[in-house]
Amino acid sequence: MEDGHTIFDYNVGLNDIVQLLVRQAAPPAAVLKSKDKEAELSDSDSGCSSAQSESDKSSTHGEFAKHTFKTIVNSALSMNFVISPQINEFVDARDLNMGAWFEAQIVNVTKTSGEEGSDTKPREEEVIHYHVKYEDYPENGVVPLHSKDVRPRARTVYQWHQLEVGMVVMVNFNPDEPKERGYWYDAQIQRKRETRTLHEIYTKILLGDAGDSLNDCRIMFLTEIYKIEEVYSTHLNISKSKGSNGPECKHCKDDLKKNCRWCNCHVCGVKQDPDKQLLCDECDMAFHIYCLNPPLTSLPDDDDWYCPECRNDASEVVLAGEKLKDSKKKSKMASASSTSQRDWGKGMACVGRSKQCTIVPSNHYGPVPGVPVGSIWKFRVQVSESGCHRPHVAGIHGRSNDGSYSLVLAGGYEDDQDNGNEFTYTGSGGRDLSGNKRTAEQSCDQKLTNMNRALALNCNASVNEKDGAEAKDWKAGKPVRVVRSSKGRKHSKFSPEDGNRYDGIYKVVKYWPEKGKSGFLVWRYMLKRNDDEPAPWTRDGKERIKKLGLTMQYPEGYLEAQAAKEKENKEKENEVTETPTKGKRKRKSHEKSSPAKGTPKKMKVEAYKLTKEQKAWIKGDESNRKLWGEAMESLALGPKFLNKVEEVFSCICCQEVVFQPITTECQHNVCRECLQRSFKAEVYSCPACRHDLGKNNPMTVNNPLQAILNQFFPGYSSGR
DNA sequence: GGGCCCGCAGGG
DNA sequence: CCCTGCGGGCCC
Repeated sequence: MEDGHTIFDYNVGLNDIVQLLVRQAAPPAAVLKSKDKEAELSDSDSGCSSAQSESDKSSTHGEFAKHTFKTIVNSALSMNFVISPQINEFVDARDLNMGAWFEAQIVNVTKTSGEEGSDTKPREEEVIHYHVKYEDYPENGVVPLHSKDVRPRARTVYQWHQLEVGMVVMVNFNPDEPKERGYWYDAQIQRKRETRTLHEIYTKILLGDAGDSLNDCRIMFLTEIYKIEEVYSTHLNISKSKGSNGPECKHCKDDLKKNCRWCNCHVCGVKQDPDKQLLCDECDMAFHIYCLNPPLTSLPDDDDWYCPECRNDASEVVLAGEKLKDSKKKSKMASASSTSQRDWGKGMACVGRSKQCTIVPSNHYGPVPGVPVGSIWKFRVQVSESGCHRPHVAGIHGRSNDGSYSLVLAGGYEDDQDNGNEFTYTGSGGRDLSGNKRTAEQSCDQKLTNMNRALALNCNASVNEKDGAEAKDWKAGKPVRVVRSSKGRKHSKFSPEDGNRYDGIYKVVKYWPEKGKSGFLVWRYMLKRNDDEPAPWTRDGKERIKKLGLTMQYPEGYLEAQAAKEKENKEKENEVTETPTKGKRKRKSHEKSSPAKGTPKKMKVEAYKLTKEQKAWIKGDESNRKLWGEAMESLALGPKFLNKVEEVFSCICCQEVVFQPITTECQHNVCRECLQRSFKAEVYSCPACRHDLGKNNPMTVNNPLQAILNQFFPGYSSGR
């Protein structure tokens, strides 16, 4: 990780596993030796790359950045050299009396052997002196400076949101009149304050050899806080003229009269001006410098050149140990432009999924196998992971030209009624979500589009976008999975006390447009329960929940994290309260056991019941008799039996339930597609155990197995 | 206790 | 790619 970046920048999600290594210390700032070039470039914070990415970020001249980048890297790889400022280069130089930085120009560079200065210094440590002329103070003449007091001109201004406590930056400050404009100093940010009307930065002004530091200095010029450039750019004028390669051309057969884009300029095909043609180091095509877009006026100084088609966008390449580039996606996110200092990372507000349901496709109607009525999850993201209701926030899941698969009752509309068996539901839309909101007051009419139309399509009647419709035979409509959230408890006693609970299948009886309490038109739906599984609030339902051992599901690691957080808070509290005024320690308050992790006393769960048909299919899958035996041992686990089946019959290649399974003679099951891919790569062995399957394996699909898997996981194949 | 506003997933 | 959204937790 690089300074200034967060785990978020690396696209690390909840429960992702990452490996962090402590990076080796950086080599002496500016010196790069070519010994072990690659390791040097990748393992160390070589400086040149990080400086580059930073300029990439701020530079509006991407082309320039790319070229500089390549120069540095290629040069570093190709020779011994010292990255150092060149004579005549414009730099920032420190005034050793004041400790402030001024614009200067280098007039000479000299080296003195360390031996001259002291006996103890090793020989190699040469001292380099930069002789500079301060631009605005010519009267000072030429001043010799050490390398630490000379650096490239500051050119990168930090945005407010990039500034963080602890960063060392260059600021304008006036030690005598702190509110006035002064000189440029290095400073470490100590405090950052932000309110609606006020932005404040307080820093420790670092004076270098001129003194130690000035604490808690308020910076007045917040839009002129510069990044400190760490290394010098190089201007190595390596020009390497390339002769044209002259094998005969397949395309024009060396016909001199023909314009050929293969042996002449790849843009215009004209042979003229060979001295103004650049050869791409990748594809070997020639390009007139004036045919390029934008055209070049002279041959570039780079020793390598890549044509527009071959050139890797350096702005997209992140070398090992290099700072991340701003990704297009992230730069468009609200967080990129917001100045908010709010901490979003610790909770479930913005996390992504850490699993995905693959046993049914996202457009699956009806119950999700292995998710019985009464299943309950703490967070919506988990409901999404289960496949029961996929959207994170939205109430309705569906497709406007197909139908709706599921919905969540969360009391978003107070005029919705719910008596458990039957409820009314309000469509979505008609709200002003500007300001990056997810919900808002009703502020205009809803339309029968998107999810509203999707839900209407479930009704067993032809769509009517004007007046709505009523089902002729309501039970014949498409099934909707219904989840009730504890948020709905304000209005409905059928909502769970906590979390989100799957309540079973409902059908749309009718839908109609209506003036809502807001005064705007909303679409309303009436749904009726149509499920054989008993509802969770009924006596049967409760018993079943008990039998199945259904308890609140928390995200992986959530309870532990909560407990740790609580502990931390407690410790903090103790730190404050336990100020050692007396010898007696405050007695520890009774350790509150972490929220019960569903430790129900060993309860007998109702076993999973196979239908006659299923039993027959299983018996029919003779080649997997052993595996089925293993799976059937889990029948006692109830709905968890399906998890076992999923596990036993998952493909070693794609890690999903095998599709069009090939059962090998070595008793493994692989998707036909996965096995074909393996064979295509000329690997003719079992992906699971490397048993040779023979080049001419017939790859017969195990139809009985496919049939039973389709039974257990209806439609899972179309989700692939 | 209520306002604010974020990433993410999904559809279009 | 853009648009949409009956979550969620921090912060006032």
